[in-house]
Amino acid sequence: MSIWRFRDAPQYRGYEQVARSRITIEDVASAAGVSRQTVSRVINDSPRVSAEAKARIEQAITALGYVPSLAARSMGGGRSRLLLAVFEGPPPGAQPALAFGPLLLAGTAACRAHGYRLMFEQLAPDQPAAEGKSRLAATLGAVQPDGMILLPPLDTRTDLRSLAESRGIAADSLTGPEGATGNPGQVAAQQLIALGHRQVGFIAGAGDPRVSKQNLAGYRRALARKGSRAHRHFVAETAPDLPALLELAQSWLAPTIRPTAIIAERAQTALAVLYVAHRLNLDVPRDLSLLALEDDPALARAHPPVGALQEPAAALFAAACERLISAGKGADADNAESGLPLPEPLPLALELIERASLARAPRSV
Amino acid sequence: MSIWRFRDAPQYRGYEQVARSRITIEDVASAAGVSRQTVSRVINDSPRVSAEAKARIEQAITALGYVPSLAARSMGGGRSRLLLAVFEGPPPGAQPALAFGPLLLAGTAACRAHGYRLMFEQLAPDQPAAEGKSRLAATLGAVQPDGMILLPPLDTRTDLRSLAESRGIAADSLTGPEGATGNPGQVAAQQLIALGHRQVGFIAGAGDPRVSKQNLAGYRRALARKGSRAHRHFVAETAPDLPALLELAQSWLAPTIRPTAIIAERAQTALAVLYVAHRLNLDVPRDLSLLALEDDPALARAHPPVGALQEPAAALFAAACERLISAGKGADADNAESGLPLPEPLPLALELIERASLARAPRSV
DNA sequence: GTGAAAGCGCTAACAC
DNA sequence: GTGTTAGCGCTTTCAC
Repeated sequence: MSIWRFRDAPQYRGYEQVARSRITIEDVASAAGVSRQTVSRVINDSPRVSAEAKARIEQAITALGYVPSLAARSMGGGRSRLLLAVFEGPPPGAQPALAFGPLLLAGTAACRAHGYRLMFEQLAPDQPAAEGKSRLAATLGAVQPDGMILLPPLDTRTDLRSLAESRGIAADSLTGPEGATGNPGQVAAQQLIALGHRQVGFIAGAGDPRVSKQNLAGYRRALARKGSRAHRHFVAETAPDLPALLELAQSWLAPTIRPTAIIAERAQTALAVLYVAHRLNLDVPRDLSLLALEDDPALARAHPPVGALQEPAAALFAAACERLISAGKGADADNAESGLPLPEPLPLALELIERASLARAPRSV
Repeated sequence: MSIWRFRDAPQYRGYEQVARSRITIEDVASAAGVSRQTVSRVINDSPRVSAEAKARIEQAITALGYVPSLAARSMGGGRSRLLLAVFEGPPPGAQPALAFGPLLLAGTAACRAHGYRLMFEQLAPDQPAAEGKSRLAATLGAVQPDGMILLPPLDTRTDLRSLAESRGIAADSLTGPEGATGNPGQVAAQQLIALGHRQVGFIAGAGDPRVSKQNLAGYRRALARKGSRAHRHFVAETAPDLPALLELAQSWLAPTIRPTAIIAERAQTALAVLYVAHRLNLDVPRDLSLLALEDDPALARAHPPVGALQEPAAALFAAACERLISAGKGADADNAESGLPLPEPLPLALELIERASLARAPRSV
């Protein structure tokens, strides 16, 4: 068999100047005295292998340091074990809406744990939809991922989703097929209302003004529902710089009629408000509750520590990766892990990091 | 030829329920009336193709929407067109030392521009070296990247570097083969010294205390070299919280003998100092220069805008990617782009973002 | 439970 | 300049 000409070659390695490259499935097979197929079954967790054969093969695998090639596996109609995360690059100069660092860490880890790999595709922000679509099409063709994750704000692009699905590639997004995790501004206001607060302030300052706008709308919605109403003087719709912020806080907190709770989009804002409250001899949280819409180590170190609401984007992303991975495994015929712990549908939502800055309102309205 | 049994199949697509999947090089070849090889030459920018053939092929490619499969290309001894970035995951709960977001954006874009793809591999931070090494070995085996980039602090791990090179995988790091880009603390101090400052303050606060320590050492080195010496009262070795910071700035700036320039590791720190300076009727930059060791949009919006020193990690990363890509292309035999613009050796260093907060010292010492 | 054969889509080597 | 051949390392299908 002509194939043996090649498969035998590694044995002659000693005679060659450069070490012949890979350990292949064939090397493992001959070392264990079985066929490639049986080795393949073992590395794919098929149950249809005798215990003895499996043991011999696994031993050979570790002895030889065999690692299956991703490229080869993806060729023969098999899964590519690749996931593609698609995101919209930030407009030049602007802050990215998403913190990609944590996503990268969480996604990479989640994929690796299942033998998968993660790749990222960046779509230009101001590009026409058709262009982004064809670019994605090219990537899907080249990479052939098993699944695709549309990161916000791309998760609303049904054209991209159907593009993938027409090619048999599963598509998902952070929120999952169900819906959203909630509006941070609204959830924050609800939390404070639940604590009895009626005079709740809001200070904007998110990286993306559209996000600020949504948060503000959510905040207003929550207050409106409660019959209470956002006092116009307790809303700062745009991000003040530090001097303006300190002045603003002073003007809110010095009078007798003042907010009993303040929501700050940015952590630094919350800290500055905290500072002013201290200077005014207001006790946090007895006189004033503070809640930030982003977490930051500095919040935990403050006196008292300041609570925060956190979009668990990284966890949502990892969950999306695992959803796609287990979906791909399900497609497999005989798979020992078909009973893989299916991620329950979205236990994740906006996460309240409760810290000492949060307490019941001091008095009823 | 048995092969035609398969290659013809797509033409019968109409009779099938599910669209047969891929457009392959063979489809393009038959559409253009040439052999696979000629198509291959075109998609690999080989000059040895007649203009007419090339035109016909390119037309067929766009008409069919052909995209070469990465997996298939990497199999036949060819390049995988994959780059692997290896980084050390942050210790649980701690802030990552590197901002991975910008790296991801810049690296992905740089790779895509050359038809490459980027993958990330995360090594556990407190893992024994041997374990990280074998994990990396597994990934290199599975992914077969053309190049690997060791992100700091992994760039000092010679074992990882040689592991890759023993497998014929080029290794690189942000700093390039040459050396470091410079110590931010030192460079900042040098910049201010060059402006005539002798009383230069330093306020720590980096995410990683080891980084703070290095910056501080660099700062001290720069001052020592200049014969000047860091005044002990103008150094805050650990990150103060906002109240402490405001107090500190007040205590430094109110007396007659005060720093004429202050280096702040964090942008927020610089802004707080700026606020205090204003309150004390000190003019920035006439009476006080301010320099942050990280940039932030808020610095640009301040009055006056505050200068910053920026490690151009993203740009360095993109440059590293391009170095590896062009190295891989060089290995190719006949390549039209062999004269690819080789990135000149490290034009990149710590970048001073000059803003109005920087000026000459008000008086000589 | 195991193996043989065929094929995935591409490139390298070598002819012509 | 172009075509032919022989693989790359794996999975699939189908026998046994």
